[in-house]
Amino acid sequence: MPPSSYFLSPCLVAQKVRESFTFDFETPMRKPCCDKQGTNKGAWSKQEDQKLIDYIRIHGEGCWRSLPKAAGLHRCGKSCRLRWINYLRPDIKRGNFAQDEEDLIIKLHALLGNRWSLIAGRLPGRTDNEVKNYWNSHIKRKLMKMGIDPNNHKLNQYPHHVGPLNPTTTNSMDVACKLRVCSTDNDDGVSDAASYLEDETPPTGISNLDLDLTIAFPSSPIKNIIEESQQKTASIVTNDEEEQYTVPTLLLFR
DNA sequence: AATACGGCCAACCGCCAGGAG
DNA sequence: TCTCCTGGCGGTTGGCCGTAT
Repeated sequence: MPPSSYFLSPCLVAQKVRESFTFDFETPMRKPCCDKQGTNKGAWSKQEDQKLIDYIRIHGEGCWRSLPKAAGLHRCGKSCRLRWINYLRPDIKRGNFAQDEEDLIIKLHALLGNRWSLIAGRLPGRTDNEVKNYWNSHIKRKLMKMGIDPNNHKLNQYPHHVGPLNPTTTNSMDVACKLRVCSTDNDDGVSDAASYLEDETPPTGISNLDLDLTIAFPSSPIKNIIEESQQKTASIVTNDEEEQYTVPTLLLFR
């Protein structure tokens, strides 16, 4: 199957024409971010790492395009940036994710979707790439096993190992409800979705949730996004004839 | 011991947004 | 206002490694 870039929308064609007068449909759509000839690809060697570290230690981050030449690296600027951000930065936390980190990722993903950089921004020392990989390799599977659709955080009708749920119960478990389940104050945090599934008893009073909708975010951009997300969720929920309840709020940060 | 398979993760690719000129 | 350049982002790939057969 040809890459999707072979199917060009009119505006992309226009862009392509601007970019290159030698455009034809056999060549890749875009100019590479840098001159690929003479640049290394693949895994970084220790020497390359050291050069990058040394350079950034002296000159600081930024000017990624000119950095490789200045640092004596045969890499493209993007590659240098990625290597630094995802691996070489001194404040990077390596190793397994703690349970609370995992819980936080799930909660944030429920609110933000695949905005990995924003999610990673809430996890000190973690990179977006790391969070994304962890989500795809661990959490996604875990949620699926629990019968939760990792894309929308809703319960599937027939979870893999728990057995079929009462359809009415399942329908009532929309995003907001699950967020409530996930945001209970006990130590298990999000994992409580599992315990909820296991006892097959929906939390009583779902239709009458009385929860305070406040989220404490230290930085404003993410706050705006969360607020947006909440408004959307609220409108969805209140449009549901059967589910007229107040949208609960995650108290993510205290 | 050899091969197949699956998971993990670093790295790449291409698109997009924003700033500069 | 338009165009170009750059950095940032999310999706995807490919290689390595451990485990199963």
